[in-house]
Amino acid sequence: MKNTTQSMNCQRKNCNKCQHNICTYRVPIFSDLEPDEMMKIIELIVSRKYARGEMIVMEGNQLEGLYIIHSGRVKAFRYTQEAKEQILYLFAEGDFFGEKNLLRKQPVTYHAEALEETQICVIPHRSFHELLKEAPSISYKIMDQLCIRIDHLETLIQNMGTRDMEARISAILIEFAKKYGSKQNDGILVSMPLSREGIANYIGVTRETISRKLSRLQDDGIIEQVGNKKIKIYDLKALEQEYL
Amino acid sequence: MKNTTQSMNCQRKNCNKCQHNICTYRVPIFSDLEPDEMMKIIELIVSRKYARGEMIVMEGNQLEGLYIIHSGRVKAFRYTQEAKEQILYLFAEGDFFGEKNLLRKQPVTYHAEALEETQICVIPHRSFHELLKEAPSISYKIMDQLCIRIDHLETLIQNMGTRDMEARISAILIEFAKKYGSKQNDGILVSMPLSREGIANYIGVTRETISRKLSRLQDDGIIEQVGNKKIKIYDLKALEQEYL
DNA sequence: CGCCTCATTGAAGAGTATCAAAAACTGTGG
DNA sequence: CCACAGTTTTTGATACTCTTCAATGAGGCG
Repeated sequence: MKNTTQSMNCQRKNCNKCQHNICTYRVPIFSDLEPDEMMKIIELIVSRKYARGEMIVMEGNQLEGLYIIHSGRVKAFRYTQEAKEQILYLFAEGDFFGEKNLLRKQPVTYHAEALEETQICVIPHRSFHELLKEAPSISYKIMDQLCIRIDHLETLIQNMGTRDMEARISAILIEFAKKYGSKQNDGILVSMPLSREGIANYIGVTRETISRKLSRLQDDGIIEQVGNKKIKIYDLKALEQEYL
Repeated sequence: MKNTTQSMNCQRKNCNKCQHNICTYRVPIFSDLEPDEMMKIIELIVSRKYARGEMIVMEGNQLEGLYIIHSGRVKAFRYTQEAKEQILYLFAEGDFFGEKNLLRKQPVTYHAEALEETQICVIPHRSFHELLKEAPSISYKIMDQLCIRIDHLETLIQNMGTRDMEARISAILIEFAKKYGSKQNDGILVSMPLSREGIANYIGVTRETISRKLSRLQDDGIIEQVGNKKIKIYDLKALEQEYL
């Protein structure tokens, strides 16, 4: 009950207070839409809120629509045979999931968990299909996004296929530096989206190995671990050479 | 020169001799098209032939169109940091690649090599985009195929994330059994699409490890290696248990 | 049938996983 | 602002598995 009212508040609030900050404006898929088309979508959106650590969808779920991240961060993962978490994607604002449900009536193929407080906008199936008919350009956008996702997965596989652990960790650090880093005069400060264990589950090793390798990079003066949630990269070139 | 005439012969031959066996009829993307639409496509197709071991496209290539496999098998791979091959996909009849070029003007992100004599049909970019306008249902089909590809990559990552090598090899054998296996009274005979080294490059280990593990599975009476190109699976359930 | 490629097998070595314990961090409450 | 408790991370020692290198063996194609 409480959630429902909260959701409606959220929706209203967005519409009135900051039109240019609502889900649809942030989502690449809808970036080409005319304002009136955009408004139609906004009408259809249902919003939900998840706390850090809360599961958003589970593998096998039949979703009622497309889930779009309005704010927050989400990890998507599967379990390996040994019941270890294998992270597949890190989703952020503007990313979506549940597209397989939408396009081929398939349940989601991974678990999705909020890494921090996260707000999700849901566009119901039927609404979305009507939208597709009216604005076919959206289908191009979706294909685009699917290709980006494929790119990501291919690169992840390439990374997991390299034996040299230093290179694998360097690759992750570079990826995070690009996405979550801010330049400072003496280096790049990266606000890490994942814990050490999370990183481990992303590249398929144990957390201890991550610890050891990061300490080594720190000893070499290439990075500095600032608490548990930030890493400062002093020598990006050295990382890239490790990576090459 | 020789190649060109050969290509044209191929194209003609298909049109005349076996209309229902031409590329377009085998390709899921085009399965919903009307005969006249199909004919339009056929006009546009250019066909090419590749020998076993020949490179079809290289990473970074700007392709002139969508490459559809008319017959044969193709492996798509990237190189890891250590210059090891990491196989991403095994393509067969009806599969396509070059979609990133088509949809987002990106060069191909992997190398593709013919595993056996392979015939490729190329649909030029412009033709394809015209086709998309006339038959928008194709865009659904493409999204569908992209989702299938994403599924495959996600599963591959999940597999590469499992530490237990037996489980990883079992998973591959089961995959191959489904795709390339034929039932016999005492088991499933699988005609392997990859050499031992190929399997190794698919799951990210060395060929020696594959050899040892397969020998072990053979000693246990679960499989039998029939020459280098076939494997007979006696006990699929045992494999699946290994896998679980 | 023979050559060349691919696959197997062995022994040594490198590296990560594992288990256990200590240390550091985070954020909550006084 | 500090102390505390729970969680996360680090560090150490050991065991195990895969890789590596090298040599032998088998397979398949002309």
